[in-house]
Amino acid sequence: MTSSTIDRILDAAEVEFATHGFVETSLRTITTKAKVNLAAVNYHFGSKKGLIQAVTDRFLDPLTQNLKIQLSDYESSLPNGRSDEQELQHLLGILARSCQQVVQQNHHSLAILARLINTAYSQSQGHLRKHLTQQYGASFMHFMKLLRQHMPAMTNEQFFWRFHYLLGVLVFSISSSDALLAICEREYKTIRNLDQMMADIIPVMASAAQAPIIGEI
Amino acid sequence: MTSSTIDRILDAAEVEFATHGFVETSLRTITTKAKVNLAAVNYHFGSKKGLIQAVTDRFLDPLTQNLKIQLSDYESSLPNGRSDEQELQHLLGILARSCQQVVQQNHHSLAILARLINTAYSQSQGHLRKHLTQQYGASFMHFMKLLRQHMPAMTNEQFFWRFHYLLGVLVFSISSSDALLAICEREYKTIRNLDQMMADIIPVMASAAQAPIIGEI
DNA sequence: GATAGTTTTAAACGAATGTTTAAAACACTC
DNA sequence: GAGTGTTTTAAACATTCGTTTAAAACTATC
Repeated sequence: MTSSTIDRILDAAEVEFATHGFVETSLRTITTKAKVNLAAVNYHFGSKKGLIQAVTDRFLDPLTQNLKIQLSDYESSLPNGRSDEQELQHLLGILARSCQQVVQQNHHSLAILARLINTAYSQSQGHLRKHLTQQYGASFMHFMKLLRQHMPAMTNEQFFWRFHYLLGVLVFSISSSDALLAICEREYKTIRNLDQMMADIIPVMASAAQAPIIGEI
Repeated sequence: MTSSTIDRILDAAEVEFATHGFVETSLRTITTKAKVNLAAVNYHFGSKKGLIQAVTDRFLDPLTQNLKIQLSDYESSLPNGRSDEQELQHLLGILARSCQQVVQQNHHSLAILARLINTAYSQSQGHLRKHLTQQYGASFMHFMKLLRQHMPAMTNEQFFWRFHYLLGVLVFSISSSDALLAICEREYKTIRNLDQMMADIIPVMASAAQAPIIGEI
């Protein structure tokens, strides 16, 4: 089976990228862990950049697909008896559940996605960010639009900033999840997992979303 | 003046590290921008790792010193007439102001610090994180203790998680500030700066801190 | 102004990286 | 089963990196 090579590369790359970052993982460690030849990456993906893109696309494609369905279900169930606060948390929960479902179904690492977004935004030039927004921006517009409705008092610019503050909670927590879970286990003797973290984060994000606008912006 | 070489290296390294990350910036680009010889880095700082440490120490040393003074002033002014909400925002504002003052006085880049913390937590092994906590953990304990008092209903573990969610807002926003400010200017034709961002973030962090604890943790 | 210690310089080193090459192995069709 | 296109393999390639070296330049002391 020819796709076995491709899949083994993607699986190994995903793990290595998530734990050591994109720049710090070499193609040699990936191909060694995948038990394929070094040249296989360039043969199948063209370049290392192509591999990174393939790894993230393999995650984002089913995620956007899943999110689309869940958001449609959500909208068709409106109006419901939920309060504004409950509805906001439910909406944020949909994003979280979408991620979790895709992770579980395809055995992906959520940390790699968080890390990707992290590095995408940290780069000032932002080639990666542009690729993400161009490729998947439209798919997330629906979610953004629904979230926007829960912050009607804001201007578009205020919503832009607030959204990225919320994104910061998610991205930092998840991309640091390995370290945080390890610290938690060592310090508090309690073994947590990513699902519990997500459930814990959602009300925090909801509160942050509803924070009053009293800054200078 | 011999320190001119050291300072020029630190200045150039700070800018390059902040904009391109630690791994992606080479000593050659740093020494070229600093207009010093390539070997100067290893001569004065021992290694690249030593340079990274020196860059961050140059920021964190005055920051912890500044923070110590401001927190003492804050405590000696207690009790005051402020509400819980106001006091929490004031406390968070102290941290923000400390950062801003150190940045302005020493012409540092706050992005480098945020990026440092970001990479420190993203690495699963976490050598950098251990260095930061060992070197400066005690200095920030005072702040943590005061912040802890505003979340009395939480267990220590709950506070641990909540604190890192708050940290996520700061670290992601600041380390992405270059990209976000550029997008803001392009999309909304408004030129913002880091000070405005900080003022905008504080009430968001305060709300996130006060969010109810209804997760599974 | 000679001397000792410090800093700077140009060059090279060894290791690691992504990529390319060309032959070998394989898979499939007729 | 020969022939054709695809995949895998081992080796080499060209760069780039952090680091080291040894001589040169500089600074300060007596």
